[in-house]
Amino acid sequence: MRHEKSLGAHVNLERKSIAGSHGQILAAHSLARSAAEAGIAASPLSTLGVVVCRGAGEEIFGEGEAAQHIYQVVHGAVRTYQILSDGRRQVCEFHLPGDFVALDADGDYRYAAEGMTEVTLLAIRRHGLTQRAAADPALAQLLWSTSVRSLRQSQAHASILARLSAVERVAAFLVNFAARVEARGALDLPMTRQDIADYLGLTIHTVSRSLSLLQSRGLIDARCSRHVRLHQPVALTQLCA
Amino acid sequence: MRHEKSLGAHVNLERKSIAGSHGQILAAHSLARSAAEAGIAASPLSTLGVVVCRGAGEEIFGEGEAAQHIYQVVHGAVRTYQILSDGRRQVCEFHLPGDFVALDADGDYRYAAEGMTEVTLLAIRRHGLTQRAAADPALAQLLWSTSVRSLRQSQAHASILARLSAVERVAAFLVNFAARVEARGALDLPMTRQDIADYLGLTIHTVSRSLSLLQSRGLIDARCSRHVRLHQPVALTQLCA
DNA sequence: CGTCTCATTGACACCCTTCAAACGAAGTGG
DNA sequence: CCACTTCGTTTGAAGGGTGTCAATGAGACG
Repeated sequence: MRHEKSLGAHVNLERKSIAGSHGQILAAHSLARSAAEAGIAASPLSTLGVVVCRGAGEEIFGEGEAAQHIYQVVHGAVRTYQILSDGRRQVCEFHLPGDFVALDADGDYRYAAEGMTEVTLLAIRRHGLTQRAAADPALAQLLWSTSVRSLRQSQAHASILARLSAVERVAAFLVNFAARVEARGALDLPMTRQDIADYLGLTIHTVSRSLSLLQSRGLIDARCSRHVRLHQPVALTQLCA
Repeated sequence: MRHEKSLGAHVNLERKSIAGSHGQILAAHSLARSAAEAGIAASPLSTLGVVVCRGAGEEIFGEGEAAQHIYQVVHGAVRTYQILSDGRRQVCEFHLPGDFVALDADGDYRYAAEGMTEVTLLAIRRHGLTQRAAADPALAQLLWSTSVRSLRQSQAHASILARLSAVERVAAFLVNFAARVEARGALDLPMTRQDIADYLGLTIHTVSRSLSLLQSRGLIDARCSRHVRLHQPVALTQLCA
């Protein structure tokens, strides 16, 4: 029934010779400086975490590993994904600066995470976080409201997957991503067409065709594959309402 | 996983005693007695809520309404759904006894809820809940972990919608629902084919055809539309792994 | 028996996947 | 400087799965 040909997964582990601190966990006291520089000193979590860096395509954690940390993206972009039994990849979510990764972890990670660009993260010990939340209602409520935001994002994702056509899914993705990076006109996409396809439940071919169609209608300009300009955001939004 | 799964028999008694109160919110002091009789006094939420009853197909709350309450299903089954711009319905989730409804509410309800059967719920004031959570870390953590469970359910839903064929989606639905009601063999479905279709992003026709196909393969027995028997649960699970 | 609702089944059209090929950019080596 | 490779992307052609349209079947109820 399922043709095993199109493996969405492109496991690229060849990104080597990453300069300096990439891939290393820095000491907590060095975080203080980094966090301040990154403008996240105000976060109630910054004192619980350590800064880690990963290169583009480098794994942050693997599916099934013991979930010792949750992460907050500081710089760059992260994708979380699962590899299905037939070898295909399902991208669960794209994570941008400020977003949490694996906040829902419980025991083992249920998906893998890797950088789409060079990425800086705050790695927070899950055990310490729950302990602190048990004594700090404000923190516990922050964790609750953050999880609820993830839940709403996931529900919106499910609704898109359930009901929209390919062109509408791509439009929805563009509109949603533009809103998240707070960019009205020009978008710099950290993800490949394959990432988008695996996120939207489509093939790379259909994503490409849909973008071409949107461009032919004058709704977008996607001449550079990683740079998309939204010409008619209102019309795009109406497409996927 | 399931909360208060042992209260079924008690709640049956309770339903009789308040049978004349369908559609009405009972006074809080009457709840105290009702909750105690129903055996849910141990819940940290029971003292915050009042019992409400709704008939099959009756609205619990509407999309866009001010979200004053969150709910916990005591008895019966609830569907939450959105009506899309083209008039189609997207079922967000089916809620069974113990499940919370609209725990993610923030301002206005983002979806509507109605009973699929006659249903008894605990209606908990959102304002009071958040106030209490601010002073009670254990409650805040309960809310967090409950939201995380909903998040995982939603992510699994999205994964099904993104990657599985019609037959696989139906199989996944049956397996998942069987696990939730802890029934290995025979399932009593509270939902119609249309509900299933709107949950799985399919049409009622495709759902019906898929069930017929599963039956022709000997995996299930679906002669009564609301009563399905899973003959080969392992094979069903493998279908949608 | 008639009506209503829900469910099943068939025929056909269409959208998306699959298979296949080609393009462009970046990197490598001759 | 130019072949040649590699990777990501785009595009074309054909096939299959699911939606649409239509008709029929099955219970529930008056």
